[in-house]
Amino acid sequence: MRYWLMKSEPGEFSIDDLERRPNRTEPWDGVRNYQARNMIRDEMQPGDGVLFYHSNCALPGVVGIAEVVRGAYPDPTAFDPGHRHYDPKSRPDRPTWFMVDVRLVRKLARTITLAELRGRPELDGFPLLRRANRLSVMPVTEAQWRFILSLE
DNA sequence: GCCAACGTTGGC
DNA sequence: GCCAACGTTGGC
Repeated sequence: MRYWLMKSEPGEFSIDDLERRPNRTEPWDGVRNYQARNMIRDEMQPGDGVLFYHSNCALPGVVGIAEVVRGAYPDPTAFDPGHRHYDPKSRPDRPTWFMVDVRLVRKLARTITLAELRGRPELDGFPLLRRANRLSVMPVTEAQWRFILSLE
């Protein structure tokens, strides 16, 4: 089992939105970055842990714990010409983009902010803290996972 | 294959 | 709203 961090803009889809979904579960569609796609398609497995992160907002940080409940399958929004994430190079017989389903485990008692994660030696090399990191999905080591959650 | 232009991300 | 960084696109 592995650990991941997944970003979402709370104005688009927040931890509270996830909590309100049936089964507190949501298909993680719309990823259109190859590096993130490869992790989703090739590495994410049901049971993997997910840190749910709010980005591009007033208080960026980790706000909840989720888990992967369904492994990679084609992202149907890529096939829909009317959809904002439509991509004509992805076709049902040869999909380019994939997604997993993610279920909320629990919200954190408070936001563990990006600001407080910065500068921690325990998180040296963590992709989130690298300059201008734009990956919306990234791996988290078990030690990083434990450390981040210990701050709660 | 190069690389400039452009669009997007995301912290601040 | 600003802007740095980065990925993608497309002309050549």
